[in-house]
Amino acid sequence: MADSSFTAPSGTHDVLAPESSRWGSLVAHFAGHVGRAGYGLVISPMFEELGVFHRVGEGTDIVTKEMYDFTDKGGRHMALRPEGTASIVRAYVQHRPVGSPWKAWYVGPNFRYERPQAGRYRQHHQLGIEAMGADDPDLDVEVIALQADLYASLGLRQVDLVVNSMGTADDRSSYTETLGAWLGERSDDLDPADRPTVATNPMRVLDSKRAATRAVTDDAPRIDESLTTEARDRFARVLEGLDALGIEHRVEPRLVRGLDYYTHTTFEFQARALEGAQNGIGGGGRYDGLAQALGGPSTPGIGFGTGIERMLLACDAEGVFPAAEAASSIFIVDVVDGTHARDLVADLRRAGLAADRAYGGRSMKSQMKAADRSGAAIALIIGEDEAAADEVTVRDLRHDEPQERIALDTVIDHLRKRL
RNA sequence: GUGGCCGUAGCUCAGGUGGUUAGAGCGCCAGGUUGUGGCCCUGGAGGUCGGGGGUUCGAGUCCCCUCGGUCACCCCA
Repeated sequence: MADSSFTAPSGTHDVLAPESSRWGSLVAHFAGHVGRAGYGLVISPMFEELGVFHRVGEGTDIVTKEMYDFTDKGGRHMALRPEGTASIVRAYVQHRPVGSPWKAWYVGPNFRYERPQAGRYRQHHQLGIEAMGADDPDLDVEVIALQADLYASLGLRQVDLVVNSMGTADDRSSYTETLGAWLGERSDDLDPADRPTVATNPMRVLDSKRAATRAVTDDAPRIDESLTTEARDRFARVLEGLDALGIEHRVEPRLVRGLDYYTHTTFEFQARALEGAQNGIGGGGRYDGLAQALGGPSTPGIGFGTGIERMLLACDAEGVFPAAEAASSIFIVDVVDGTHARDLVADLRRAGLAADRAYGGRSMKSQMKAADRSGAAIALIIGEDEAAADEVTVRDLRHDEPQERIALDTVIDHLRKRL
């Protein structure tokens, strides 16, 4: 692009109508879906003190390499939020809302400084829910079921669910230690690019796609072998619940999610219809230690997040959830002087009808063309004859029916009967 | 952050080995039909060929730099 013109920043996108109407529909659909399950909207800031994010994911790329952080004019070190959960939990800790659990949903942008590619953006948008204050495994089942049913209700069929359990925070740290030691002994066999990760975040190595590393990690100790009996029983109860609800899933002990705060249940949904690497359309898990890490009381919590862009990409790939047509139903053509259109369009809109008109005093042919393109069902035509008689000509744009002339003051009643 | 590919009208793209005023389709505007859309026909508007530098008598075309897009890696929604 030329230096003299501006474009949206790299990795960001303008969403115009009609595509934007899909976003609106999706958010409204989501609000109804989780609203019926008791989740209420929470609106939280798009930026927080850096520490909110830093404290919850010190070993993750999302907070170590990819944050948009800045110092504000007051000298505070802030960051645009790279993920949704930390802000919600921070809000929970701050306000201590009632409810056991407290159920919240959110929608909004997340920011990550990464190299953009298909399905990956520097600003992307997520819908999600969080439920805090209950550690009942049935709540894990509810959250996963809500997410699975969300995709199904959009029409998505080619979606796989993988689940895993990280156990308690103790389970997780002892496993991390075991795995780190085990990998450390085999460091030379790993792909060189993965070797530094053994020290910083051993579990991430399990997620590597590199062949050499995979060959090693295929035989690595598994997390499910490190779980306490209680954690194992708990996970079994979750899996039993998924079975009972008919939610297909695959247990994947190597599933490692991008954030470090997860305990017990973690899960991820993958769209088979999306080619390439960016097929994760959403995921989540339990984070029983997060509230405490943010300075609050020890509080269990679980939630999921799902990417709007990736959901819509998956919908495109499967040919479901199309954009709704946002056509006005009535289009006014005034070839006299425009004042009739000016007044009539306002009257119709005040009466709650969807009405639009042509501008600029163009020819009848041109205005009729505009009426056609607008997708309106009915054109109201006002020429010299109609104006003189205080009438309008009603023309059906979708059916071949004779047009009729009616009195101006009966137009609204007439249209209400027809539409 | 690393690598591949690509930047010509609002959009999708043509423009052999450098050669007169840079083209098409779609879209837009108008006319054909002086009161009627869709189909058809005709015309018009719209481009510093991403930007800068270089080679050359001459660069959309060749070279260098740069910016942007895209795809993949890393990572993730």
